[in-house]
Amino acid sequence: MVDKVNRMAKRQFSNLSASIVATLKERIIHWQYPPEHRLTEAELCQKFSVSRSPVREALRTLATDGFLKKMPNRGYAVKQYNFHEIEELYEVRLALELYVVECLAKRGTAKKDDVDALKRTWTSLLNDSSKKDEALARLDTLFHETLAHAAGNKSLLRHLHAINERLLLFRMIDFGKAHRAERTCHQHLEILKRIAAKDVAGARKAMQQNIEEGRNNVHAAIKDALARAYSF
Amino acid sequence: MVDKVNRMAKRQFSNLSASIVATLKERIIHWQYPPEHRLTEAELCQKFSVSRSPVREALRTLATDGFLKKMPNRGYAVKQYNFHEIEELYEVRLALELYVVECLAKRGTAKKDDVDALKRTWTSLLNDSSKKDEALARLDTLFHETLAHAAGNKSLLRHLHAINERLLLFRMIDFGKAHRAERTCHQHLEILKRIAAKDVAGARKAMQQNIEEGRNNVHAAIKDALARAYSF
DNA sequence: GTACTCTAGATTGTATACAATCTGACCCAT
DNA sequence: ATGGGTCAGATTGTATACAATCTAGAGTAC
Repeated sequence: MVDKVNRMAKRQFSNLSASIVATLKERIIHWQYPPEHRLTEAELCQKFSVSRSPVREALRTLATDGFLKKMPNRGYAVKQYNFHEIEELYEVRLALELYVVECLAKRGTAKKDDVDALKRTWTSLLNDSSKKDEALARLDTLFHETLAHAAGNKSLLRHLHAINERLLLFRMIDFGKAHRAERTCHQHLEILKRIAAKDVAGARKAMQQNIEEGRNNVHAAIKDALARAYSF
Repeated sequence: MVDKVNRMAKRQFSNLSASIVATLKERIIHWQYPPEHRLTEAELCQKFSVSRSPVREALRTLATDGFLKKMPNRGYAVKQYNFHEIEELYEVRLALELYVVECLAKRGTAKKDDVDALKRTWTSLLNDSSKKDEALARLDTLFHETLAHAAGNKSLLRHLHAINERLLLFRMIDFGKAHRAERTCHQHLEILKRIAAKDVAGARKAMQQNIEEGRNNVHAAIKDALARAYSF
């Protein structure tokens, strides 16, 4: 395992801390660490067979990105998001993305190629039930970030991307629900249609519906999971 | 100077890199370094008489916060924002803050105390021309962040705060313009009034006007400055 | 004069040792 | 039993040495 990580590091990343960040992010997103699991510098040094310098940098990065939380003098822990925090993230998405569709619907769409590609993708997904939750979650993220990119504001895209990284985990839950994939296809196509029709209010409404349905699904799913966990 | 920084470090900050971050941020905001000025680890080690470890951390932090840009193998440089990037920052503000006032205007305002305090502050500022640009810029920032805080979304507030830190410099330019302080007072009071009246559309409009006027002022000021700089 | 190569210096990346600080548990006194 | 004090271990903070890599300029061949 250690060797694998190190080889990957040399090929894909410019330095060790970048590869550690990527590896840990991957593991956290896939729940390979339980929430609140503690990670210390010394422990990770051993696991990755590197010195503390790159590990320190990686932990700091992950903490500022919201994957870990720093506990002064007690190391770092995998951040567990509660109900309220998740809703907050969805709300920030809403704020940013309502603005994005408003921009796109107002001006005639630049980057028409990208938007057309989205239309094709999500039209074809309508009759394709082969995709797994994670694949759908990533495609969904891509849909929303492509729109932001088309709106042309790099700073906004960066903020949105930061949020989406943390939400991938919950998008996967979302797409676990029955018929969610199909509904998402319709909602996404509706958004694109309203943008093309320069219908600002309609585009906003469609986007709001799409995001809030996701939020509600996640909310319900977590509630269920907690109820089951505490029912023993 | 070195001693001063170190003493400050021990009192106010838990570690050296935090104090270096604060010091450099301060200097950058006040234009004590020319834009694109290069900063290297070794140089800062000398200036602050500390080792590379805290300096490295500080530089990384400032780079992710957008105060510095990293130039691979050539050190760091004070980030110079161009027209387009500044407009992007103002746009992200707009997206977030339109959402904030919408929230506040919809529900009856929680945190009424904070909002009332804002009203008092900006009413009294109407007839007070004693404040300097920087003081006004900071009060303006506080106004907008207090609203975000009242809306109750911590994540949104964090994103907004990150943007505002980078914009302080430009807010100072904004308030350099004649009558801008007075106009801002009226605009802020208008926003508060619309929120209190639960007039969602009016509150959004008032906020949009406030932010876009700021953006336009900064835009014009920079254009002038550049024109003067290139007129020789 | 131009383009190419090579090298010295600059710069960051990594490892490691040591210092400072906090935590939590054990022990003792009451 | 309970409260407080003390100490060992855990953990991060800082300094420093060395390695790897890139840059830019000098020098040379054409």
